[in-house]
Amino acid sequence: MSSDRPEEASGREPKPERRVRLKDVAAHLGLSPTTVSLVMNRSPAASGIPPETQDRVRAAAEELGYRPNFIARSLRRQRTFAVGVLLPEISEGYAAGVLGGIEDQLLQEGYFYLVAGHHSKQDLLDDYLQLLTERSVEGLILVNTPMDEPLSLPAVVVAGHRELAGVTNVVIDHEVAARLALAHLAELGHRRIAFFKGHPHSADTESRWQAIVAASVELGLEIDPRLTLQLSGGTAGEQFSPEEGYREGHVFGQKLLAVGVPFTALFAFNDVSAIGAMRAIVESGLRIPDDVSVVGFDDILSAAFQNPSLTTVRQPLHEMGRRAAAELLHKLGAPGGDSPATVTIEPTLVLRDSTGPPPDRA
Amino acid sequence: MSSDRPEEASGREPKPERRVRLKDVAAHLGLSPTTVSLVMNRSPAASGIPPETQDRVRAAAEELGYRPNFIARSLRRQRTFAVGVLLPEISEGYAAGVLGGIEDQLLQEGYFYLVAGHHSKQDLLDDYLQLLTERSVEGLILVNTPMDEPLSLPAVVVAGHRELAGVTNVVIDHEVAARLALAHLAELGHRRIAFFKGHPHSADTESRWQAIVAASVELGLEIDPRLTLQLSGGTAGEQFSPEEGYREGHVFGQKLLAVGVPFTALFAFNDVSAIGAMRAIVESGLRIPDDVSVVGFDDILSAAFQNPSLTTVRQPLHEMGRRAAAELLHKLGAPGGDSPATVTIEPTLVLRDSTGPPPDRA
DNA sequence: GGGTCGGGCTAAATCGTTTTAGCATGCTAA
DNA sequence: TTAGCATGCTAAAACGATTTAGCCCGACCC
Repeated sequence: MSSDRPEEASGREPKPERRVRLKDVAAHLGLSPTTVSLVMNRSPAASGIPPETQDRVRAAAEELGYRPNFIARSLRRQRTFAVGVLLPEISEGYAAGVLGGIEDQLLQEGYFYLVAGHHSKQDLLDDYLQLLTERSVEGLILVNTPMDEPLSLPAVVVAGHRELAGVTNVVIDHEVAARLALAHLAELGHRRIAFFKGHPHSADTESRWQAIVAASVELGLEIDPRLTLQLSGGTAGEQFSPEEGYREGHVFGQKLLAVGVPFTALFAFNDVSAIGAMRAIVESGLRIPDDVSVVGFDDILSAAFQNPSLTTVRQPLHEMGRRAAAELLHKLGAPGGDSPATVTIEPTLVLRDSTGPPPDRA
Repeated sequence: MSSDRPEEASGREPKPERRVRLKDVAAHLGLSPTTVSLVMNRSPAASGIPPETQDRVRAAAEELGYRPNFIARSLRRQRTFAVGVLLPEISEGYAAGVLGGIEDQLLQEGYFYLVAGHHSKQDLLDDYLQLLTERSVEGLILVNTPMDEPLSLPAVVVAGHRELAGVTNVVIDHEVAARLALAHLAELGHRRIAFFKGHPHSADTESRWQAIVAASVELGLEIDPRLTLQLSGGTAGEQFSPEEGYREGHVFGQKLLAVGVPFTALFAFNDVSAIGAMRAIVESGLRIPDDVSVVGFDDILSAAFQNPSLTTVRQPLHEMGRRAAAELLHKLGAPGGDSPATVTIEPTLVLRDSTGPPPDRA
C-alpha cells in the first residue's frame, strides 16, 4: 500500500510525460542514437557492438519504457506495414465474414489495415482509393468491389467480377459447390429440381450457373427451364439488403409453386432467398423436407436457426479473407514474384434438416 | 487512339514513376517548398502570397499529380487522424454492427481507424493496445472489451462493464428497452411472463434485469421466480458463439416448459436464445404466438427470417458505433473538454409476428 | 537620402527514426 | 616504428512534410 515512488503518490508531474524517444534513451546512456537504434533493431551492423553494451541499451529502453515511433520509422524505411481494405460496407453478411479472416491473417503477420466502405458509390471508391494511397498502404484488398482500372498497388480481389492484370482473384470453386449440392440431392433420389439463378449483376451468377449445368450433365439430371427462376434483385450484385433478398425469395417461392410443374427440391442462389422460399413453401401447405427439399448457399448465421434448419453450401468467408490477406502479403514479400491469377476456395456442404428423400418416386 | 505521349506508347520508363513530392512541385515552379506547402494547406500565413502565384502552385500540383505524403505530414504535425478500435472479433453479430457505425462516422470526418480483434485474450489485448499506441492512434474505441486499467489515450467504450475515469461509455437505455417490451406484452393482455436473464458475466445482464423489475412494478406485472431462468453461457459475456446461444435457448426453452408453471409470454435476453426457445416451444406442440408470445433482444438479421418472425427490442448497433465515434472525435477536438461519462442510446421495439394476445384470459 | 514599411518570398529547424560512411583508439605484426 | 586492422562507437544525411523567423527589395515619407 505504501508507495516507493513519491512522484506517484504526490501526483507531481503526472501529465507532461512525453513519450520517450530514441534520443532520450541514447542520452540517458551517454551513447549515440545510432547505437541504440542498431541494438534495438538487432541490425546486422550491431555485430560490432559488444553484448554488454547491447544489454545496457536494452535494459535502459525497458527501464525508460521506450517505444519506437512507428510513424517516424515508416517515413524513414518507406514501409508502413499497413494495407487498405475496400468493401461496400461492413454489413452483417459477406463483407464482415471476409473481413474477419483478413483481420486474423494480417495482425498475425504484424500488419494493420485501414478499411473504407464505399457504399457502392463510384466517387467514394475513388476518393478512398486516393486517401489510402496517400496514407501509403502497401497493398489493397478489394472485397465485392467492382474495379475496372488497373491499380497502382499490389492487390487481391475477393469475389471480383473481372480479371485484372497482376491482381489475384480469390473465388469460390463453383464446380465443387454445384457438384456437392446436386450430388446430395441426386443421391437422396431427387430428379425434378428447381433453381433460383442469381441476379444478372452479381459476380457469381454466371459461373455458378454454368457449374450447375455441368454438374447436372455429369449426374444425369435434367434441368427444366420452367423450374429455373432468375432473381432480379438490386442493381449491383449482392449489395441490396438481406431483408429484400428474403422477401424476394418468398415471392419467387410463390411463383415457383404457381408454375404448376411438380418438383421435389429447390437449389437456391443463396440462403436468404432459400429461407424466403421455405416460407412460401410451408405457407402453401407443403412440408420441408417431406414434400420439398431445399438447399441454400452461403451458410449465413440464420441458416442454422431455421425450422427446419437449412442444408446449404458453405462459403468459408473467413478462410477466403485469410487467403486473400496471405496472398497479398506474399506479393508484398516477393514483388514481381509468382502470384497466382486466381485462388480457388473449396466450399463444403452443411447437411441439416431441410433436405430428405423425395416424397415418392413417381 | 493516337498517343501524344511517346513514353506511354513506347513503354519507356513505365515503372520508375516515383511519387511526386512537395519538393518536386516547388522545383518545377522555381519556388521554395515553403511556399508550396503554405498554398496547398491554405495556411493563414499564405495570405501574403498573391492569388496568381497560388493559382500557379495549385495548377502545378494538379498537373504533376502531387499527393501529400500523409506519413511525413503525420510525423511533423503529430497528428495521425487515426483511431484504434479494439473488439473481441469481427463476427457476424454485435461487433460488426457497431463497427459499421464507427466506420461511417470516422471516414465522414476524415479519420481512418485500425482494428484489432483480441479474441478475448488478455495478452493479445495488451499487445494490440501497445501496437496501436506505437502507431500513434489519437484515440481508442473499445467494443465489448473489458478494461480495468486507465488508458493513456482518449477513449470511448461501447458496452463496457465498468466506469473508467475520463472514458465515455456508450450504452443502451435498458429502462426504455424493458418498458417497450413489457408494455407491449401487457397491452396485449399478458400477465404471466417468463424471462431469460443474461449470463452473469455479460455486461448488460444486471442493468437490464433491474430495468425489467422496475418496469414490471410500473406496469403492475408480477415476476414469478419460477419463470425466471438465468442463462449460463460462455465465460466472458457475449463472446461465445451464436450457435451455442441458440442451443442454449433451445435447452432453456425446454426447461421452462418443464417447470410446469403456465405462462403466455417469454421475454428472452437476446434474439438467439429467443429463437432457440421458439424452437423448443414449437416442438412441444404449442403455437407462436397463439399459445405463447416471444420477444427477443438485439434484432439480429435472423430475427426477421424466423417463422414466425420475431418481435424484438432493437439495439441500434450502427448508431451506437456512430455515436461512439462522434464522441471520441469530440474528445479529440476539445481535449480536457466536457465529455459525458455516459451516452445512452434509445432502443426501439420491432413488432413482428411472434407476439399476439394470450390464448385466453384464465 | 535615410528610414520605414510591407509585399513576396525563403532558409533552416523540426518531427523521430534509419543508415551510410567513417573516426578514434589501441594492439599486432613486419 | 609504423602500417594495418580490429573494435566500438558516432556524425550526419536522409525520409517528406510543416512552421518559425527572417531576408530582400522597392516604394513611400519626411
